[in-house]
Amino acid sequence: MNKEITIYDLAKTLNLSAATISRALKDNPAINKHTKKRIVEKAEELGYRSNNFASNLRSQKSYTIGVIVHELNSNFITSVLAGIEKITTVANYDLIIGHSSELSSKEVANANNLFHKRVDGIIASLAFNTEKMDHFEPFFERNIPVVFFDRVEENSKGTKVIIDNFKAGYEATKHLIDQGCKRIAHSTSNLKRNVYAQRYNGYLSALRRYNIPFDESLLFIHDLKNESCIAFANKVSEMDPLPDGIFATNDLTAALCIQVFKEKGIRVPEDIAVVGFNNDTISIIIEPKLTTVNYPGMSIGEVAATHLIKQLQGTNGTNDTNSIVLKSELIIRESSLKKDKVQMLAPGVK
Amino acid sequence: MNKEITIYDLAKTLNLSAATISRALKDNPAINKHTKKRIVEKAEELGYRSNNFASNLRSQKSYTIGVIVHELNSNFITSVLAGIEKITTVANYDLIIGHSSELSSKEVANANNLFHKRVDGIIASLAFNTEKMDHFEPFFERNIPVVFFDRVEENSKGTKVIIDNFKAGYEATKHLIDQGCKRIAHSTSNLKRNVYAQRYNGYLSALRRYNIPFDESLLFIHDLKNESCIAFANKVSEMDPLPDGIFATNDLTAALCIQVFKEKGIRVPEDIAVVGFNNDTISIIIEPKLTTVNYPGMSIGEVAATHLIKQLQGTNGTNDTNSIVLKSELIIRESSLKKDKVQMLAPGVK
DNA sequence: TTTTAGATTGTAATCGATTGCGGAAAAAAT
DNA sequence: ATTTTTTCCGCAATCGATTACAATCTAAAA
Repeated sequence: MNKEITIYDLAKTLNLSAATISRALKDNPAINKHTKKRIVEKAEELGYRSNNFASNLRSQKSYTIGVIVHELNSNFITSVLAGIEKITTVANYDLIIGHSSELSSKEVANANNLFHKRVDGIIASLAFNTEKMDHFEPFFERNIPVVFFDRVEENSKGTKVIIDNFKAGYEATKHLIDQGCKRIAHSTSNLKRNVYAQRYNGYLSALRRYNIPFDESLLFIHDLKNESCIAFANKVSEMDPLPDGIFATNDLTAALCIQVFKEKGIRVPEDIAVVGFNNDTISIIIEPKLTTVNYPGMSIGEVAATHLIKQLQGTNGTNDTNSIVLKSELIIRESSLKKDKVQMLAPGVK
Repeated sequence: MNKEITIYDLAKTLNLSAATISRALKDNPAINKHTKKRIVEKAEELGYRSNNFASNLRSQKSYTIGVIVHELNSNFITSVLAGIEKITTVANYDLIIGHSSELSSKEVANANNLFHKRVDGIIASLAFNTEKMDHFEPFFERNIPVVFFDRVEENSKGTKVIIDNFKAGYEATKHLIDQGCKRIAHSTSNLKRNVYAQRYNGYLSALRRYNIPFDESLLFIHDLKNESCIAFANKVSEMDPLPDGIFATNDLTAALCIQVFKEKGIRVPEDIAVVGFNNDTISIIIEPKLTTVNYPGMSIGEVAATHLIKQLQGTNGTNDTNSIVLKSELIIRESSLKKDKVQMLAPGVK
């Protein structure tokens, strides 16, 4: 029971050559239907399992795709993974998932490891503080396709699957302005990271459009960790005058703000309206429910994987696609609806 | 640039044999220090990367561990994964993570795939509705170690890393009783699944101990999906008389209950005290903050991985360990503290 | 100086699956 | 009946790393 069955064993038992066995198991048309059946049945009977190592060694392919994400614990990321998986499964590719815990150093280690494992392609979202893209060079050099999503480096090689963060930031801010907000704080992170930079630019642009001067004291940059979010919330709640709106670059920040504000007797949305980003689970757990930007994770994963596999299969004529932009949308909930504007809430929106 | 460097290329360039190259790169003591240095440097220079497929084919090991989880989107699971990763990384094992989306069928597919990939070992938590363990048989047969955690099948082969769910359930219930609750509802899931069964038994046992008769109408079994949780909450809120306490088998159920109750004007904890399970992020986002059972994910992951690797390295004398039980603890927060008992809250507990 | 133990390196087989090329047999065409 | 095609299958090389065994060389021991 311990000995593995190989095609040679099958060959011997069936009085055929290993070549025939191999072809039969790959459903090669050169093999007689009847022979094929005998082989498949015997393989089944003896519990044969093909040896991937041998096969990959020969074919120089791994049929594996590497995925690098910054974290696993968000709705957004798990949706993306689900989307990727959906596509890769039918195409018969396996997945190796690495997460960088937001550390550039771990991202590099992951990339090296995947390279060493000889994945056929990579799907990645950059870590918080990744600046240099050297660790992707080996893939580029060898024409191993790389698709980035969410956190990308705008002018790097590889395809990028993203949303229009500028537009999303603009609309979130505009929504707050529509609610009558005049002093809108923006909580964000490392502005070198495309997503944050673009949302910030959208914020600025909306302010400008509606003639609200940008007040630097209302811009807060931190690392998005729990403590930093809470520190941010505390700082805001001690400002005088208070901001009347907050556009946070993720839902956790927004939710923690709401909590802190409530503890301090600051009303949301009456005193401060709050808008988040991502549409994570907490956005409907927090009270009041959070207005946020829906980030279509599943679609992003599907698109990224589809694109990658097309490249692998060479179905992709010229690989000239640089970036693919998906739609996102503002989801309006109670946290941003100033009471005297409630009638604005579209019917049917909870 | 496209051609991969092999040990033969190195051998030729350095006028040595492939055997020497191979040994040098594995730091074999039989090779002269100076030669070793030359080889390593040349390998670096030419960008050599060893071919895992060839190496694994020869050594019949994959240095890869397969992980099967039911979902990715919970604090608990991601902590476990982090714990596993911490251990496997230093031991130089790679990870392939598969998730079953709570479907037994996908769990089977994952197991087959990992088997086919020839992982050296498996760490798994069973899907919601997994009953038969046949898909793990191939591993057992070949003495490929399998370690289960969280959701396990009590009398299957393989090591199990778990917490004392009975005790946790007992203490959660006892806590509610201590708060003066007499009608304690229990929201749980598939009682064939060990974790739910044991928590339920703990619940029953606590009731019995304090002479509270078990009321079947207070037991609710559902699939833990959002809608089911909300349906449960609605059902409870329409009961007459209301329960005065709820012990939910996960935090999401508890949090959604609190939401529904608040919307209906039922006060938590005054009217109904609520206790969850897992200590997920939402437990501190929800208002009032949720009393829950801390499930030490990181430790569980570490222990499971450590145990597995010991088996792989044969360090594990007799492999007679059947199950390893880790400590869990009740974390008391506002959602269960009846106001007239507030003094019971230990100092320092937020 | 000869022998011998020790240090280094090489030879060649092996791990399984794949595939270009060629050959035998069977079927079809002449 | 002979030639041409098809159909079906086998031979043997190959992918790259590993390792038992042998070979060579050096330095120490006799």
